[in-house]
Amino acid sequence: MRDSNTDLRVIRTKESIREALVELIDEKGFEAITVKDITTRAKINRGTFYAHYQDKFDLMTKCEDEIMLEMSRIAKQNFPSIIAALETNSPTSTPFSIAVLIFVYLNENSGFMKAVLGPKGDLSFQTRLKDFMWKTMFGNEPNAILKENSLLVPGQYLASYVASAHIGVIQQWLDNGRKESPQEMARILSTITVNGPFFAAGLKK
Amino acid sequence: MRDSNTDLRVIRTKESIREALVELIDEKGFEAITVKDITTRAKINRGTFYAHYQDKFDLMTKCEDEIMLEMSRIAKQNFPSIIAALETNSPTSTPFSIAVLIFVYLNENSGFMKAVLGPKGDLSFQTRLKDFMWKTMFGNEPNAILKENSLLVPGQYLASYVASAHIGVIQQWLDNGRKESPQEMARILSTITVNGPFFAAGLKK
DNA sequence: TCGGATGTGTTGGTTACGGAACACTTTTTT
DNA sequence: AAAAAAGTGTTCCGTAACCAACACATCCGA
Repeated sequence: MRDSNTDLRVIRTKESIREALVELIDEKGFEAITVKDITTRAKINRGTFYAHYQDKFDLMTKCEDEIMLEMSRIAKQNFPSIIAALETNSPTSTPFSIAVLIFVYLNENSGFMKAVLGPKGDLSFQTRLKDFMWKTMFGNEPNAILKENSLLVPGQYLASYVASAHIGVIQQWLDNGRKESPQEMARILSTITVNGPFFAAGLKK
Repeated sequence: MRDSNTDLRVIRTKESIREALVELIDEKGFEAITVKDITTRAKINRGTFYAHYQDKFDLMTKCEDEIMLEMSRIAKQNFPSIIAALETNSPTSTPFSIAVLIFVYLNENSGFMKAVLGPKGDLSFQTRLKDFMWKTMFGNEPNAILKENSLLVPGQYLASYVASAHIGVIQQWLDNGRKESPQEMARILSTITVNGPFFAAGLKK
């Protein structure tokens, strides 16, 4: 058996399906979509769909998984956690540079992300994404830095706050047509995150 | 042998190839494109390309043919010639309504048309398109109306003038990002054509 | 409440496409 | 001018995707 993950037919088929999914979520919302809608739009046989996915929920989950896996790969490859980056203050890999990579990735997948985070999207995805960001930023275990900073606010609330805030910024950016570059967005987001919202708004010296 | 023209694989493959062609013409111009470029971009095997086309010139010609065939179908289905429409003054099918259909079609194929009419496109296509418009508008033979109107300007120059002018308007529209609707463009174009440029510009009562 | 229409999964036989390799020709580099 | 690299056009074999058809599940208007 040759590697079916590099077979151009498989790659193109999956791309078509995902594109169709994004378009249809935008048009009628996830709930209203049928498998037939997807295959007609994607111009593939319905049987082919079932060769890859069990049903539309399975498709949704797998698309989400891919997105998060890829984001995770980008983040981990460049630094185990943002907190760790804060510790070392390394010039080559900072929260900023990680954020750039994430935004570049989001930018390339903006169709899917917008559809899935939008009003007609899948609510459960937001939860999963927050979870993912939590782990990416702080690792699976609350680490030392997090504990030190948790005198006023318990660590998990801090993480939730930051993760939700980030998603809010991302949603705003996607809805606004992505006028800022990934670099600019990374700067904005890391400015808020590192210095705090009031500082970033210029209300605090 | 099943009908290979309705096989979804064939349809998707050809679409991918054409999309890739359009992108690459935009990026580097037709001359610089290799077959390998196209197949890589389209995510198909190079062998598959040769199953459908002899080489990149054959591809180009066949894309052009399809566009013109389709435009021709639209025009002829709705009226044998614009001149004939002018004669009858029919309310259901006028030069305007034909032009709307053409612009709707151009709008849907704007990627290809823009690439092919643009500075990096295939020069021979402009000639073919003018030729096509000539025949669409005036038929294969100079007709009575055309002769009547050719006291000051010989008919073939009039036709060339109008065809070239139309292409100019189309290019301008495509380059400008198609801000006007097909309906609006049809109104503009038929206003100029029927009443003359100076009248349309408001310089002539 | 029934019947036609639409969607769901699944199957078996058929075909278009992909991968890999081939001998050549053309371009680019040195 | 020779060597290396990239592109061309073609082939053989395996397989992903195709079509058609199926039994069954919903749904909706007569």
